[in-house]
Amino acid sequence: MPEKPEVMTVARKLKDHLIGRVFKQAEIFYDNIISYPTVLEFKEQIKNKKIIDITTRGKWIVFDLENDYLLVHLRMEGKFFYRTEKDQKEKHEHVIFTLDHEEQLRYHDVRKFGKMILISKEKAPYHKPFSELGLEFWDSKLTDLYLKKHYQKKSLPIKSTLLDQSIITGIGNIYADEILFLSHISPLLPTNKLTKENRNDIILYTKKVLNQAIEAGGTTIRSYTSEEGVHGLFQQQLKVHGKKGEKCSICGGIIEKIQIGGRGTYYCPECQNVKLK
DNA sequence: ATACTCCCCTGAGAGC
DNA sequence: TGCTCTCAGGGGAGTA
Repeated sequence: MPEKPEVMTVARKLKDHLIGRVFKQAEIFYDNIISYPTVLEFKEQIKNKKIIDITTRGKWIVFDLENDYLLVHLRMEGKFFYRTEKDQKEKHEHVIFTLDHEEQLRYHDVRKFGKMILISKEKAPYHKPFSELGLEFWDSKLTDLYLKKHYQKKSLPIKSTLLDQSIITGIGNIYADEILFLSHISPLLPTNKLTKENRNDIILYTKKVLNQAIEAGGTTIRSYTSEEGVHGLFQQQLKVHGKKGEKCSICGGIIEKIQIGGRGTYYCPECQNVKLK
């Protein structure tokens, strides 16, 4: 379940190896991975595209191919592996890119939730996902006023709103819990009830948590490990996520797990108190 | 416009 | 041991 820090780690590793390389061809073994354009067009248009740079936007990995972008969303379990043409195809490899020098970049995804898009740079800003992504967490436009504008008409629990990629992009289920814990805000608090102080805490701790996670190389949790070196250490620094029944490190209360918007949510009911008055 | 629900998919773990 | 059931989860689509 890669969030921004994990996506950045993966992108950096890919960049180290792939700058200047060329996609000779792509083979698609599970069509639903390709969300735009059609599978046939995708295969045709990727041919002989040179990789200029690899960056991220939200949780998307962005391959800069001169006049086009190849966008990849790993969702929960997407991974890349390097192989050669001689290696046998493994069960969960759904897209195989053949590079120059007979090398291959293979996309592996047990749950088949990942998505790829190949789009011209000209169209990209007006097309999903770019057209609907909010601010990166380091953007200087991320201010109390910005959040106020997006929060004031929302009655959803703040936990759900933090996962809304059209406001702040890159926060996922794990870091949302950590950010709310450090901000002493109940995940159940309706978004439009947040105070100015609450919003500023969210900005502060979003930056803090994501920056620390990036330094640690991301979080390795559940099945999300990759032999290409994404074995993040941030899980050692998690304070609430996955800690059901354990003692809160601040007040000694017991961490609870509840469901919010269908997502498992961990919090300390003692120090993340709902303040409705 | 916001806010619901359903769906995609598979493997791990629980329960019998 | 081996079967069946439930759950996890990012985000898009459809509906109220």
